[in-house]
Amino acid sequence: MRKFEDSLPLQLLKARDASMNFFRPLLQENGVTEQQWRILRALHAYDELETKQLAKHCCMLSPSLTGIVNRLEQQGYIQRRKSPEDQRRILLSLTDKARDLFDKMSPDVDARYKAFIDKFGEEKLQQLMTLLTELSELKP
Amino acid sequence: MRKFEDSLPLQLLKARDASMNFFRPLLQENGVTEQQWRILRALHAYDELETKQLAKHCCMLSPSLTGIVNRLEQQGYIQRRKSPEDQRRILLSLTDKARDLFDKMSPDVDARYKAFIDKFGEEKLQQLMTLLTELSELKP
DNA sequence: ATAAAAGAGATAATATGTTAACTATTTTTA
DNA sequence: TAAAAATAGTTAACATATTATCTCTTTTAT
Repeated sequence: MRKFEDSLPLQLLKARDASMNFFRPLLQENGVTEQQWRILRALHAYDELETKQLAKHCCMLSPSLTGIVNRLEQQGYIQRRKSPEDQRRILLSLTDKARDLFDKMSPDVDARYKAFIDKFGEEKLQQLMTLLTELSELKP
Repeated sequence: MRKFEDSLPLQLLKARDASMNFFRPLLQENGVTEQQWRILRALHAYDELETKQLAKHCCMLSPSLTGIVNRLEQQGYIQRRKSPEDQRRILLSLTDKARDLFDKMSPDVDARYKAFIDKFGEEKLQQLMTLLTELSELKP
């Protein structure tokens, strides 16, 4: 069997952890978790989404999302309404409070992303993203 | 701000999920979780490790590891002893039962890894691993 | 030598991940 | 059209992640 350190899933985990080290402090300063921030970003990008669509974009499962969305709603960052066409579906969107938080954090996010690229290299990031996209579409 | 889908941490998450899809069924068949398997692999590679070292190798935090190790010990896969030199340290190692499980699963792991490489490409995997290693060593 | 600091591991509290089962709707099918 | 199947979302039960705090032991500093 492949050496422990040569495990691709492990290296992906480590790499993600290392990349998040650039942003974690900012998220903590603003009192949002990684997952909450992912959801806020997705809703900012798509305006309004059903629970299932949101889960897919954020790469998380419905049961996880239920709890996170509940907490975000309690904190006043998310609003929900029932779909008029299909009573099963729930449509989620950001509140003004969430948009304010987003606008406040955006410049800092950009700055940290720039700091990351300065250290890692623009071309290498492009190569990496290309490989990751290919890998993400791979099915067993 | 960067487009939602262009987020590197998100792409790393998706890629890890996609790569794990190749191995998840095997882990489930054998009744071990991803994290448990990571720990078993690390202990198999290093024979005996302190809690803190094990956590570092597995890229997880001590409190998570405490619970996982407890469950693995209850299932008879791990044994612990106190370090003779330093009474604070605990040394962890695999039981024979764990080695048996390991030997039983190894061929299947290899086969699935091969199936993965056949689809993704050997060179691309090498490129990806190199980039991930560099990224993992990056500090903010 | 002794009090303070540092270190290893565990515990507690809360958030999230994962699978199975459940409810409420909608769609299919017989 | 009525029953079966499928779908969206939630709930339950358990495993793991994260941060803070705690205990115990070792090391440092005075």
